[in-house]
Amino acid sequence: MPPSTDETSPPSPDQPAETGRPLHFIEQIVEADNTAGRWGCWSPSSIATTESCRTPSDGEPRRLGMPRVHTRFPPEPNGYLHVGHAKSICLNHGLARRYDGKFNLRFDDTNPAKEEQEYVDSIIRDVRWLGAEFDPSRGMHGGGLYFASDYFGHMHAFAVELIRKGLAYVCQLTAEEVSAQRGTPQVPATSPWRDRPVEESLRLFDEMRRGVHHDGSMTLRARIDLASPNFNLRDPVMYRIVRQPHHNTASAWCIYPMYDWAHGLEDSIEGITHSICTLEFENHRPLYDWFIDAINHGRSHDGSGPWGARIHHPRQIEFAKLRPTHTVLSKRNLLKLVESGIVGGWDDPRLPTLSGLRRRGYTSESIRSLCEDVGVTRAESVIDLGRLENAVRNHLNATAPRAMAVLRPLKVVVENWPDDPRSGKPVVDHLDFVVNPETLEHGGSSARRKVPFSRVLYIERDDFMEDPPKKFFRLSPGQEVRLRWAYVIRCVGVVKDSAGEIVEVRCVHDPATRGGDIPLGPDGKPIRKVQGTIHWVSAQHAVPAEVRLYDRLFTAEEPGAATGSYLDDLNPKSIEIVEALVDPYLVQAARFHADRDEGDRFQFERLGYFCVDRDSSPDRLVFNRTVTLKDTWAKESRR
RNA sequence: UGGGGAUUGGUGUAACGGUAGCACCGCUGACUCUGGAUCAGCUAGUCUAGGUUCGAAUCCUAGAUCCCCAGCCA
Repeated sequence: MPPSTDETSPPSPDQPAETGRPLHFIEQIVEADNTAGRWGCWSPSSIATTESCRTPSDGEPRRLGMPRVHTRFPPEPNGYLHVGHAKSICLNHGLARRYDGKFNLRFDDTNPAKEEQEYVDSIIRDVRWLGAEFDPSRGMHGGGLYFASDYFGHMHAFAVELIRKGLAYVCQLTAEEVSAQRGTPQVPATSPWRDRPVEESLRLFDEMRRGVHHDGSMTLRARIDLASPNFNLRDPVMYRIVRQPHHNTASAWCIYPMYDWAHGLEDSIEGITHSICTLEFENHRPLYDWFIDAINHGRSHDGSGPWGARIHHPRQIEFAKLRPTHTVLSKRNLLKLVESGIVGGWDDPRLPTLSGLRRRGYTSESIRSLCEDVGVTRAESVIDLGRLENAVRNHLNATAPRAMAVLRPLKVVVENWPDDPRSGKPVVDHLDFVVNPETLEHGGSSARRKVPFSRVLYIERDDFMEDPPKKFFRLSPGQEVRLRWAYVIRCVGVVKDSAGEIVEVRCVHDPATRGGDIPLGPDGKPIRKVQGTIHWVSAQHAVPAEVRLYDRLFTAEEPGAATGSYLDDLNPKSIEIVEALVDPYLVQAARFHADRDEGDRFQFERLGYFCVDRDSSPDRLVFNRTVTLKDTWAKESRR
């Protein structure tokens, strides 16, 4: 069995580094276990046999002699990972890192009817993207990537052992009959097969394995307690007949273990110390304990005796899952959105899947930061989706280069802009543009770049009003506004089409405000005040780009709460596609990186954060809006 | 009605018998070449009822509300 489970060296007194935050309840449990020496310490052999040296800097010598902390993330490959899984990944991987332990990615692939290689691949990609490193060399003796199906042989041997011990039996009730005889909280279940002779169960179980019986015709059940108030203990099914090929074991098996039978054994085999799962599995814990105890019954510490050595018994800890508002997380609902075509696929940017969030432009840092932020408890809670949005805003504000883009263009002509006397065409001015004001002081040579300006520009339609309300600090007839990093302009007129629609705004600029600075008076103060600053692009230089404006997929906090059907709460405006005009700088700067499955991210000033979509091609940029900037004007104008 | 859990401002989370704190949201104001960011301030909480104690969010008793469990899913 791979990782040693009976190490007896004393616990290290070393405590993990402070993070400034109080320990959450699982960390407290881990530290108490470490102090008590409950799981022993990492030994040279346990390290050598279970992990190769992919990240030598992450230090085996450091782990050596430390109390053993070994966690895992155990997804079933029957769908894509979502933010809820991210919390579990961050928790499990975070514990392993914090306590110099190990982290396994293990696929719980016990049901060939629902599982596919596509899901395996996507899950590996998403876990890596989140930054939860595991050793990718496959297999029990190679590293941190495991498959439950690798243990089918082990599990089968344990099952035979339980039959021999009189603790399991082959039951020939159909699924319907089992259901009908399940009983009630007060009335026990029944099975006419539970006292069948051991030899007969052994023979039938072998026939099940060899595929001589039809799917559903019989099961292997644990003999526990048909009257237990905990239904999980009413002789649960351990194996069912499923004569289907498996993505990993092909057609080696005709029977497959049930989750409840398999899961605890997987953790035991891998030497997992803390089996962390969500609240709904608390009711199953007595069953997992029973299975391990049943196997250990008659076994000895030193391996002497008929049944061999005792197996490892992990400690299960349950926590409350992450539940964001305005979205759905269950695989059933997600699958329905994908298959019905309501969204474009598992990586649709409106989906809470990790691949959807990645395509939307979310950074893995921001998702990790949210998970750290919401904490770990046993109380069920709902997290406002706004917190996820805040997390990515915070990260991107600090890191994303700025650019200008006009989503709904309105033409502006600067009447007093000079022509070049030689060509007779309008002068082109190249102005300084700050790449990211948050990092200006330590930006070095990349802190500024040039942006072209000329006589004809485009501004945002929303930034002009012919008849503005109070506190509208933008462009309107007779009023001044600053063009970001360029000039102060004043509106001197508008041009309308035959329908009365404004098609052009006429302005004059003040040459003394080049760069956007207001000249200083004799007192050293700016000679006048300009309230508003708006973004713009030069008509001659701007490049067209497709911009996909995403919004929340659902309008209701809890989709389906009102009518019972979550589809009733779909947001009809969850996507809007516009033809925008963007800063020519983006033609060079904006790339999609297929190797990372991520596009470059930018802040389009005053609009929000945007990333390059994988649909972009060399001659056409496509951007996804990750999230808008906070907009207090929008809030103000709604009043 | 059986079993297993949970309950602290609008939201999330600390306080582990000794001053109910932090973050987000909201609201003020300052600052600002992004109505962004930043900074300062304000609002607001221990599910209920009893009890133990000098002292209770914390311990005890009773109740309320919410979540999970009767798949050959995980």
